[in-house]
Amino acid sequence: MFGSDLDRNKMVRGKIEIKRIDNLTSRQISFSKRRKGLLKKAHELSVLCDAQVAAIVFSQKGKLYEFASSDMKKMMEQCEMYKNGYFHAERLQEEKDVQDLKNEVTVMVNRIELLQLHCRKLMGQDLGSCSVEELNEITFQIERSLTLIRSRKGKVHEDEVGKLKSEIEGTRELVNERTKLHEMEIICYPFSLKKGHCGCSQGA
Amino acid sequence: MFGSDLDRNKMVRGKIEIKRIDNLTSRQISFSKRRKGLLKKAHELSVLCDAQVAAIVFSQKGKLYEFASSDMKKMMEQCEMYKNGYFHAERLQEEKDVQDLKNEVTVMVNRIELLQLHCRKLMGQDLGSCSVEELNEITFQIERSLTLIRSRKGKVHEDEVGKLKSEIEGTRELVNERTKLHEMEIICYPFSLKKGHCGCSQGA
DNA sequence: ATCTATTGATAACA
DNA sequence: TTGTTATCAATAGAT
Repeated sequence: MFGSDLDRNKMVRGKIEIKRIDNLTSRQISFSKRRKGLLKKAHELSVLCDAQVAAIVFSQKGKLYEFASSDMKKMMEQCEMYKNGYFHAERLQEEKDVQDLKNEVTVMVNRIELLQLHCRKLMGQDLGSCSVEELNEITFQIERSLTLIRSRKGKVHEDEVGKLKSEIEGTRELVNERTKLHEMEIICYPFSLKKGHCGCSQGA
Repeated sequence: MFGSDLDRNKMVRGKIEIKRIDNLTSRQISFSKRRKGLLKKAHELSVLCDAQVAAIVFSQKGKLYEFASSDMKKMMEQCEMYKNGYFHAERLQEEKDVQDLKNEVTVMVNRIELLQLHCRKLMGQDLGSCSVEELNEITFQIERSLTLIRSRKGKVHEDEVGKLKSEIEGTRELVNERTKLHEMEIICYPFSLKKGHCGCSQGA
């Protein structure tokens, strides 16, 4: 009788199988108790044995419970700080580089606008904003340009003429040569069958 | 006697104070046993209560012992992957942005060079590379500029002249007004003490 | 939450 | 180190 009761008791109370508790309430109660126990054990281990211990528990609802020995906490914080510091420095440098590039672009945009304005003025556009002095300056500049360009054109023409002349000279020499050869031909072969050469220029 | 023995036993065996164990051997033994216990409890909690549990223990020598429920492991891995992916994507985007900026700068440098060349040619410089056609074109452009600028100068002069004329007109009217007033004064006050008005212009 | 029977963990010892 | 045992601690089930 007693044994039987004890056995029944033992089945009902105490020992359990390690598998998911189906009953929600029982599971929640167990979770609460065992969670507390786990964190306590973690703490005891860290103190008694002077070890670094961390225990992290998420409930099914997503709530966080944790323990971390002070060393572990410090370690984690240092790790975070190191990571953050690293990324931060890298990030700053990158941002600086990008800013530099943007500044460069701005400077260039300004430069382009100035150059465009200059060009347009040289081309007789956008003169509305020019003072009389500026107009005179531009006129002076353009007149000088005209002189320079005309001089350059003259040079180019001269060169061209020179080239043509030397070409003509070359041609003339060639013609002379041919003429000479022709004459020689006539002299050497006076009775050739060629037409239009009836001795009218033999005297050369 | 028994009570005393029991008490002594209780003091020696079983219950302990939660503080660092001084004896190295005892501490190491305790560490081994309790560590095992903690990881077991972590496992049991995760299975029984279907929770996400992790426990991490470093020995004093720096050796790592850990437990993580499969969900926790998955979670951590996902977190790592997510972080890596995130940073990776961010990084790629940043690199793309920087490259875009650099391309923009290159384009602008080219644009500036072209504009500079154009300006210089309009100013009669660097003409060495120009063909005759180009020289003619520039000449045409510059002559047109000259016409435009002269026209503009003419307009400005006209405006100025107009302004001066209207000023002079205004002044003349003022003078006339004064003259009239003056005459009226003389008419109204013929015997005033003013000098130089001896009635010689009374007839107007 | 509190109680308590029982299992589980572990300190001291071998 | 591993195992044993006496004892304490944790906790399942009940209230």
